[in-house]
Amino acid sequence: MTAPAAKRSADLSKERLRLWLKLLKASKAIEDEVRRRLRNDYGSTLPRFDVMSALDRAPDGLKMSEISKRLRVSNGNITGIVDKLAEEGLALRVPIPGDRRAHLVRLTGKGREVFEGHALAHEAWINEILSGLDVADVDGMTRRLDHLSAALEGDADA
Amino acid sequence: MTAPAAKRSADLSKERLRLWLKLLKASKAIEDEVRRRLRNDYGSTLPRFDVMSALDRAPDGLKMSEISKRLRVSNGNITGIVDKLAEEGLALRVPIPGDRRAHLVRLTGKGREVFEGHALAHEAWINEILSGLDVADVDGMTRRLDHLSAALEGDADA
DNA sequence: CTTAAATATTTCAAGCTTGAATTATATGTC
DNA sequence: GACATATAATTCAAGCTTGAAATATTTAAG
Repeated sequence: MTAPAAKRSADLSKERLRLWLKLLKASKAIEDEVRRRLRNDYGSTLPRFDVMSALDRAPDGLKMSEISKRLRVSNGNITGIVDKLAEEGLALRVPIPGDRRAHLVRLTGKGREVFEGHALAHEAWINEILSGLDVADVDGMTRRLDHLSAALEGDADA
Repeated sequence: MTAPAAKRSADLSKERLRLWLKLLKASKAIEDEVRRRLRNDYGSTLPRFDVMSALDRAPDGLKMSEISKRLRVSNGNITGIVDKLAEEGLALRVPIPGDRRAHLVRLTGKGREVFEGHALAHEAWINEILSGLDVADVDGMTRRLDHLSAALEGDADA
């Protein structure tokens, strides 16, 4: 009886594909909405918010390479975004004594202030966008996602 | 007893935020891996795959505006991607009798052939990437996502 | 010290993405 | 028919993103 087993395996493959498409759709819907609000309400963008968020959590500053590692984006990418933030007086590069290759990037006072506002709005937006989910929904979904992430990392290691 | 209720509400807000960050992280990890494989194995990109996928499902062709509506991206975006596909002989624009504003975009024979290969590989990749999830995991996660999507659409309508 | 290898960042070309402005065509109203 | 409005695409500028190549600096080996 190999046929039924083969059939189930093909079915599972299709179901995994459907799951991925649904995950992507939901994620993209939320992300698009956040991008839209950042642009409309603050004339900003998600990448800038992400960089400022990383910097806000590291008061002592981060090296460029640390930012790109945390956000999982390329180095060259971060260069451009930090350039813009620096131009606007939201972040600055400070030299590292003893290593002239690297700099530490920090939020300025103005940068922290601006980010504070964005972060509060961001949490409120997510709370509103996900308002259809109650405590049980959120907990259940979080557990599933933890399981998924564990499976993804397991794959990477294997 | 308003304090406890307020506390729970703030907690729920934080939990929704954490949920969103986890959802985004998992989604981005899978998406990045698919992008990487499309580039390495086929010298292609996700947007091109998405457009070809939409066209493959519509043998009679799609108008530019129909493609952008289905993929939820801007019109101008599709123009560039279809231009590239057309240059490479994978898609073509055919005039619509009676409406000289629009064209129908269709995959060529070569386009269908190429997409066939990409689609098979794509399903296999997802099956591999999600191999840590068994039938119960996939079903459970799918149900949660259906619920989430319903909540998102409910929000949009409300 | 000198060379080689590693590390940190920037620059660059190519492609994706958006929203706004533009062009072209179609449709409805008088 | 003439006009306003709606629809379909394209063009454009600005910004994001990547991977590869180039620069600069540090570290390790000899």
